[in-house]
Amino acid sequence: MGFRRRCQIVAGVSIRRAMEEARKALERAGVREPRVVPTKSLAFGIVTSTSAFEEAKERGIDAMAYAEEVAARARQHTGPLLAEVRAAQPGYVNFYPDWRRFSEDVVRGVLEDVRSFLYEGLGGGEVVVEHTSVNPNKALHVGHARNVCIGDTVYRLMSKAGRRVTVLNYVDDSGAQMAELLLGFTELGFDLNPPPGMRFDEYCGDSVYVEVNRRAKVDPEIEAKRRRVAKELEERGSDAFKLSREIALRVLRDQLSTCYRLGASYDLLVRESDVVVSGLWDEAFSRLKESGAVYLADRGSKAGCWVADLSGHPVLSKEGDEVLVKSDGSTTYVARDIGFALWKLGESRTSLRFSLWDVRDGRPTYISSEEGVSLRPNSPSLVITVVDSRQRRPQEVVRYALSRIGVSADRYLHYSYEPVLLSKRSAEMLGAKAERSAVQMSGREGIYFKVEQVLDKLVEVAARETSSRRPEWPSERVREVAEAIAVGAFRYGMLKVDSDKQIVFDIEESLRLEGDTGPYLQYSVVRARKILLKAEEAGVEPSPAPSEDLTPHEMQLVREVSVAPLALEDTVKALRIRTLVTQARTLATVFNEFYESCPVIGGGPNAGFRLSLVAAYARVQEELLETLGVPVLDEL
RNA sequence: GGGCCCGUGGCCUAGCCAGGAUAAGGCGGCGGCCUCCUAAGCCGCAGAUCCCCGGUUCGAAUCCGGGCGGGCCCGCCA
Repeated sequence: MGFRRRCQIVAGVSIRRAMEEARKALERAGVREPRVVPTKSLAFGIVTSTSAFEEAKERGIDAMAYAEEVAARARQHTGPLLAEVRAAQPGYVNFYPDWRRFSEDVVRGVLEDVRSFLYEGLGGGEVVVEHTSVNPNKALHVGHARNVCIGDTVYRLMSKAGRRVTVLNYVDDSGAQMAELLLGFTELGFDLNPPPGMRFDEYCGDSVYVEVNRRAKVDPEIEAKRRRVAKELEERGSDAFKLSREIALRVLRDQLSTCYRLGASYDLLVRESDVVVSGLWDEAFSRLKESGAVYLADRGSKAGCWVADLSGHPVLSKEGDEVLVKSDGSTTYVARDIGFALWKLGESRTSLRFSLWDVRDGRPTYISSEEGVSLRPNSPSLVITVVDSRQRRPQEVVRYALSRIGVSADRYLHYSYEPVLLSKRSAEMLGAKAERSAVQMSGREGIYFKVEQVLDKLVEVAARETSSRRPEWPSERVREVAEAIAVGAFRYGMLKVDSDKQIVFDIEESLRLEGDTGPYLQYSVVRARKILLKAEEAGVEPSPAPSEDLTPHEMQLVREVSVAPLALEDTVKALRIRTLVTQARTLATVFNEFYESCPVIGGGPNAGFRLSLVAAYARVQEELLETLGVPVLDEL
């Protein structure tokens, strides 16, 4: 467990307190730089140290004998949470807790204030996170969903940790893809309104866009027309421009309804067509020129272009300099991103204007526009851009350019993740010929699973399960619960795989609701909540203090709850969502094991303690699930 | 050619960054557990050259070097 190593930074309760006790005891026992970590098995106590071993080695003395010595001395110096210190081969010093005191400390800590139990010391500062950023010409597919789930989880995480977070969605409404979509309406005669019952974003992506690309393959004139439309789009007052803005807004509205369904939320929607005319690039450009970071190429393949000088970069220099302004005077994507990065960092004098888009649950969302209030992040300590790993190079170019104009680039973070592929089986269901075990999705070819489509299927499966278990429930209730299960299963599936690993999406597999899935975690909370309810009816009095010695399952659950803050610390500091997922999953497993063997109602002398422990579990797990965006339910 | 990422039982995934005590979980397979707080759960069995070769170390899935295999990036596209 990686996060076991780095713990003593934040003082706090439960495991950290025990670790601190152990550390001090070792120090007083003569260990110079004691390092202490949670054990991975309770057989070795609650915390352990290899410091005595390492020190003995340095001094060339017998390690085990020294560990015994240290353990004997440390035993005199432990605080209230630790009861016993023992040496173990080949030189560990293990600390065993006073389980009754330790458990009480943990349970009280959680029940008093779960937020500070989990997030103490992790707050402060302002964060900007950009995610989603899907071209407004199609409905979201499962690949986009990974971005949304990661980005939204980062937002939730940072907010809970006490940071002020601004969420951005960059809407690229002025690129080639927009021109292609537009062609479908202006040249191929597609109606501006979809057939009845079809969403506009799906209509654009599934019908219009795919058809334009199909036609382009057989009709060479399409390409010429596309170029003409693209050109016309650059003129802000043109009919093409106005139409594209309208279409983009309609698609965006539908896309966002999918994002909302997934639990995401946004503060600012930034349209590229507004960024282009904002003057952000001009400002960045002149600063780049001043600092000598760009030059006008006068020969070679890039003659006539303004190019970023990458010769000073250890890696990028090997791949040639980057074109920022094309020979026709228009900017490249990377150039616009440099300007935008400057704005996100609060380092630009230029602002963007915004007007109200909508208000959801009291939270307003603004969209960039020609008029409205000027907004700009206020020098955030961190700007996170969630975008897949294929953008690593351009993102690095942006960072480098920022550093060249004196903007510290360590505040600018690319949250990279590997893309979502389709399994062979699933790709073939969509009519793709799959030679390999996984294939890339393709908007042009129509090879993708849409988020809505997957969620709807999940709802269907979950509803079937739910109504068979709860035949007495009205269909409305079933539907509501099924929706929460679907979202939980989907988000968990997107988040449980580490970001530097590809996800191979298989539709059959994704409809599973058993095993290592979102519902597994949701179910464990449902069980806990039901116990709380029934125990109260049965008159069980909660008690954070155990009234007799703990059973192994109780210890295991206490231990897992106590360690959750360490997982949170790693998740926040290293932005490793995977750590959080693993912690939530382990916690649920340990709780389920406890559940099987430790009845609360009729649980004997320790019933009151068990009740409080269950409450503590529920509080912690609810927080973790909320952070992951997995809906928490009372029943299912 | 250069750069980045991945490689753990039949399949998928943790653990690797901060090296330690029996390599963890899921799917699939086999066998058990609902008069008892919801069995979307739990228990047991079978199944692993942690891609390979070297090195560092008392100790390597984990660190270093070199290979091999797979993916991605290196556009006057975004």
